[in-house]
Amino acid sequence: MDADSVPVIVGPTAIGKTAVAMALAELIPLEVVSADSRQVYRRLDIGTAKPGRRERSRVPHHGVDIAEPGERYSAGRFALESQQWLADIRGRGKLPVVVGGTGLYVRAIADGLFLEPPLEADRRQALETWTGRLTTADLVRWAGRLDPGFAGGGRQRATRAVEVALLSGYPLTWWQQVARAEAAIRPWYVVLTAPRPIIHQRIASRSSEMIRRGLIEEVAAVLAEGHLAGAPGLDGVGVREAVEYLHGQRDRDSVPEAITIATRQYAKRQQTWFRHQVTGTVWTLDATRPPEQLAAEIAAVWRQRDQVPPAADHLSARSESGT
RNA sequence: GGUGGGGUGGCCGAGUGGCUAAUGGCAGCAGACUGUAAAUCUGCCGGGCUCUGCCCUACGUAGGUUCGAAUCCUACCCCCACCA
Repeated sequence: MDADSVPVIVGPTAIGKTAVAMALAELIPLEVVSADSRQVYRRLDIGTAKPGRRERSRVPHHGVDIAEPGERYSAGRFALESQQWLADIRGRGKLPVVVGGTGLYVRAIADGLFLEPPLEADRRQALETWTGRLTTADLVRWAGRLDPGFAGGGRQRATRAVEVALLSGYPLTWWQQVARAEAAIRPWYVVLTAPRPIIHQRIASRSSEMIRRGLIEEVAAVLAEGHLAGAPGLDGVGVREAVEYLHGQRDRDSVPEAITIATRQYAKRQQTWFRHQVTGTVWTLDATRPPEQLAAEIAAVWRQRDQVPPAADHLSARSESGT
């Protein structure tokens, strides 16, 4: 049995990753490592479509509810912390499965980022204040000058390139080439897909469902804690539209439609990522089929690949750790 | 019924005689992506082709003026506002 080999279930939002993971947990003693940059933030449950209380009490999820909405989480922190989760899961005699839709987080755990040099927090803060005043065009030009390898990509990426170059003394692309980190796992991918119209349909019904379940109220409560609209946790599809409404920047009636459109665009970007950025062992599954069926197929392959113990062990293992 | 404003590419919306298949924006499609990534960017976007160019169809409808019209004129249809 290869302890490093880990299945990674990815796919666009609303495709049913959680359902498949839950069904899979019925067949194999596993815990979930969530690779999702939005579900890390506490109290933003509806807007980020977190797995529910029932799901999480049945199957432990790691990487959910681990940061405050005002706190900056990152792919780097995820790369670091996920190693601990993986070790813990194995320590409990369970198997980890990575489930998530954030391509960069999946990359962080499956390929490793680069070893970032220490960047002094206060210098970084000061620099951020400075770069915040520059126009995007100036920032991009500056990034290109500091890092000849800078390939463009707008404000956010230019800011990052400038920061690394100035604070570490070496260009970002240099670090990326030279300071390769180890991957935490040896991944084999299960990519969940469905025909576009079906994905769109699921997204549309989920958007209105979010409103019905209290998305606006949830976001209002977080805003009431004193977070600014630009807080890290509030910068996501759905949550953003709710903030706009609560700040009087859009009608309430326009919220569900706006969320649907933004989510569709996000799902499209995710699919582009999984189509082109994920390499190695990649298995694409049609997610219009029932999750149980998909889980059974994944479990069969998993057992064959990694000599996973049979389901009987699972039942006892689960009752032992039952919380 | 009267007066005024308006009908532009899937939608919104510029354009008031040639440089216009028609500025922008939205939506859509394709792509990029190494620590803010549900982010941030890039390309395409009437149709067809023998595709650094050519052809066709397009600015409510039908005519007209003009070498040339989305842009001017006439009639008609529809929408909105106000007055009745």
